[in-house]
Amino acid sequence: MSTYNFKELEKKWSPFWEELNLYKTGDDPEKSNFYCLDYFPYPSGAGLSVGHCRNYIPTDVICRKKKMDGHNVLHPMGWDAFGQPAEEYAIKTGMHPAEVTRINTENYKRQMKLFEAGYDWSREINSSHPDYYRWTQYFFLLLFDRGLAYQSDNYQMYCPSCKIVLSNEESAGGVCWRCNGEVVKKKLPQWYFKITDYADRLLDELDDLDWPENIKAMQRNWIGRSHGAEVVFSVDTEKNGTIDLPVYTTRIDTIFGATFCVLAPEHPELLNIVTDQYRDDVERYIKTSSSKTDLQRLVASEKEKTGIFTGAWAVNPFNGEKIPVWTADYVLSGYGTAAIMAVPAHDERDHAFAKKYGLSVVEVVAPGGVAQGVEDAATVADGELINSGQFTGLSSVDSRKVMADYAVQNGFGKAETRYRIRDWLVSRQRYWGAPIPIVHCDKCGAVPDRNLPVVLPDVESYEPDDSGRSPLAAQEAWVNTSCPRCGAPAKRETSTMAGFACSSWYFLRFVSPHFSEAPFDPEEVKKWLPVDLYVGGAEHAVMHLIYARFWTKVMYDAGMLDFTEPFTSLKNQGMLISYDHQKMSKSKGNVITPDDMVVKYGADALRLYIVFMGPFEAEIEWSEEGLAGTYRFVKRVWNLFLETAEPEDAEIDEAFDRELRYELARTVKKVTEDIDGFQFNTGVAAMMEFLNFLSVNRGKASSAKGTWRKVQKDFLAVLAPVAPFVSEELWHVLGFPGETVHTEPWPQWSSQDLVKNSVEIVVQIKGKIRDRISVPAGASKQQIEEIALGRDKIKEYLNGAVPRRVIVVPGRLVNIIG
RNA sequence: GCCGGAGUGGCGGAAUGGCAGACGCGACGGACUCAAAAUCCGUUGCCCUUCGGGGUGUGAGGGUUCAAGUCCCUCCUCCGGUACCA
Repeated sequence: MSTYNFKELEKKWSPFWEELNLYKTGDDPEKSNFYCLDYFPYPSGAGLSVGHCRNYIPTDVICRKKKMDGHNVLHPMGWDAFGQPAEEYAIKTGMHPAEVTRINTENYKRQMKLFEAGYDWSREINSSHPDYYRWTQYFFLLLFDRGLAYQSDNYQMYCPSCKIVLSNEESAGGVCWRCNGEVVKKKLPQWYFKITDYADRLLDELDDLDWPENIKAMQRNWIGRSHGAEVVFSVDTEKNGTIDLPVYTTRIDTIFGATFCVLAPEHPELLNIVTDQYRDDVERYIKTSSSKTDLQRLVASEKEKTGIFTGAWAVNPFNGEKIPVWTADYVLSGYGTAAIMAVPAHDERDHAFAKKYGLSVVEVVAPGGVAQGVEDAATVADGELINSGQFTGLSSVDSRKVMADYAVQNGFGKAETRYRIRDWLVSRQRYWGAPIPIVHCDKCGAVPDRNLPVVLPDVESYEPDDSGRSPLAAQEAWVNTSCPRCGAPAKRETSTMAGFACSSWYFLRFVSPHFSEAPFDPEEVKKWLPVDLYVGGAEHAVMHLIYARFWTKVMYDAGMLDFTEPFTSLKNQGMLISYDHQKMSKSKGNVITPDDMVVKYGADALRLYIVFMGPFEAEIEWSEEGLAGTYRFVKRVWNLFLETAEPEDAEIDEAFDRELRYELARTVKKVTEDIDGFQFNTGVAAMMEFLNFLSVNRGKASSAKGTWRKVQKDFLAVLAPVAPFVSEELWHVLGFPGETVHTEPWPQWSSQDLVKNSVEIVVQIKGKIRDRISVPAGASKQQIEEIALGRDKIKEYLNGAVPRRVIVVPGRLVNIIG
């Protein structure tokens, strides 16, 4: 009997499967289609760690099983290849980013093959290739043509350390998503996609998706729809007449408690309403707050809010009262109207501000009809309106509608829905991205260049400068062109698109990666999309996943697709923590690579361990001892199967044969359900349990010869998706039919085999286990009760007492209540 | 603060309201060996035990139920996200 040698098996079967085209996408019209997709990886120079395996191995297992189940499977892989690290490397070394990318993608591919992730490499795509990005540019123009792409020179989030502008999503929390550094505001002309037009649909259509709740919650949070009202306060100014000051509020019911107004320091009317007496102070305040980053502002004002009176007074349209107008940086410029009515009695922030500056507090909502007193703290709860003129006595909830209607009737306000989400800033002043296909013409303005692709030219220097100019701006021969509309001399747009544009449609490209007439072949899209199963980490909840949903809806509106959601079912793998209890990272030097582990334990053991270590979604700490455990399992399978390969002829032991069939059926059922349900850990545990059973009973193999052989066959088949090498080798050694186990039909279990003659159940007295009895499988409740009460042990415990009640759960237990 | 998720042996973790701790790791004991590794067999929640067994136990406290890790209420801790969004 030969010893288990994973290196030999890997050397033998990997090329065999490649020769066989095992991973080629199926196209049998009789079969149903299954599209499984991994997140589009950015090929980093660091290569893959075992952490990445928690993404790629489970999807590979699912796909192998789906194939054996009789599906056509599409499981492609490609590269989100535009992006900063390659560019940074290029800046440092002068090597072309395309070359950097080529080296990195080859390494990724090599590593994926190490653990035998079965991708259809004939469909490999690369977002930095002109054949791909011409279609990214095409979608830019689709958005442009539909009025969903526009230029604006507002304040942007800018990361000084990455020297790059960021979208709102990429700078959540005031820090750069890539380097975690603090972002600053910078005024630069940029291109935006109007994702806010789709806010309602992005929010409402989340409900039916089979996605993790936390991801859906994050998106809902991010979109942040709020229903409220806009109310116009008016200000008589010294020199500029009467200025209307609309404020946004979700609590119009508290408007009789508004005792002052606050404008953001960036409010466009601020300098028009300020009185001469306060002008210097206000200008100084604006300067101070604009010198702070958002993060600094937040941290500072959490301790203590600051602000300054403008000298102006605004009229509350509901009661005609004049209230002072202040400016303070706790009011944000980017949300609502950048102006608020402050109700210190019923808003904590306004309360803190009013207390600091001695502004008055008027209580107008009484929860449960009882005024709570608002000197020390604001009352946020709803209740009955007091001190509110004609609205006094209404409930605060009802009055929101009533008072908004009143404002409409009197022409000073309206109901209004606002969103937290902002438009998607998509342009980057960087070299390594898809050029935005726009030409700027003095006469015609921004004109689409439909002669795609607009090819990224070669440059000498990849370095962006601090002025926010793209390296492309220096390429005069490229920049200077003629206007596609009027032919006059014109200049190309020199920004490129953020990488998230490329990944917003890549899932469509995979169905027809070489199609040259359009971004995708509509027939193939009909066959495969939407994606049945999408797997990746949770970090893209409000970036990639929201952008891709947005583009899909735009394509739907343009009549290109007949579905509105790209990813039917989404799963997030848990993080893998290194042995030092920290995230794996190159800088910490704690990265464990699949390369090392495959050399030491083989691909099968690594694959088994990755899915066995714990629940798929859970964060788990790496343990090489654990991997050694699955290695032992593979070896035990190897040894046992070879040892019992050809049992001698012997008399059949009916009882054992039956038991063996039962254990087989139980295992096949469990593994089938667990793989389908993404419960790989318990599925592997079931195989281990079964192996333990077989191992204990190996001596009886010959007394159940036929069944034993069926056990071997089915066991190898259900093991194959997780441990493809050892199962393939044993499949052939044991002489099972077919070219490869991986195209064999998935084993079925017989429910007949799961029926037992007798079952052991426990007998409890008042919930405590006192005895175990064996009863016929079909026994009635009454029969079971009789058997239980007839037991000596039970009689002893009852000591002649007549049970008050006996609960019988067939197949489980008897509970006697004394 | 708000939203989402989770608290079970020494560790990773299992348990349609029905025998808590499957499976694996680690540890301990034994076999094999000159020895070690590998392998195999056994033990392994905690406490008590006359070795038959008995008690106790799933973050804390209540509740529902014949029966609760699982359902309900209150609270605590941890992880992830988000945070002057008016």
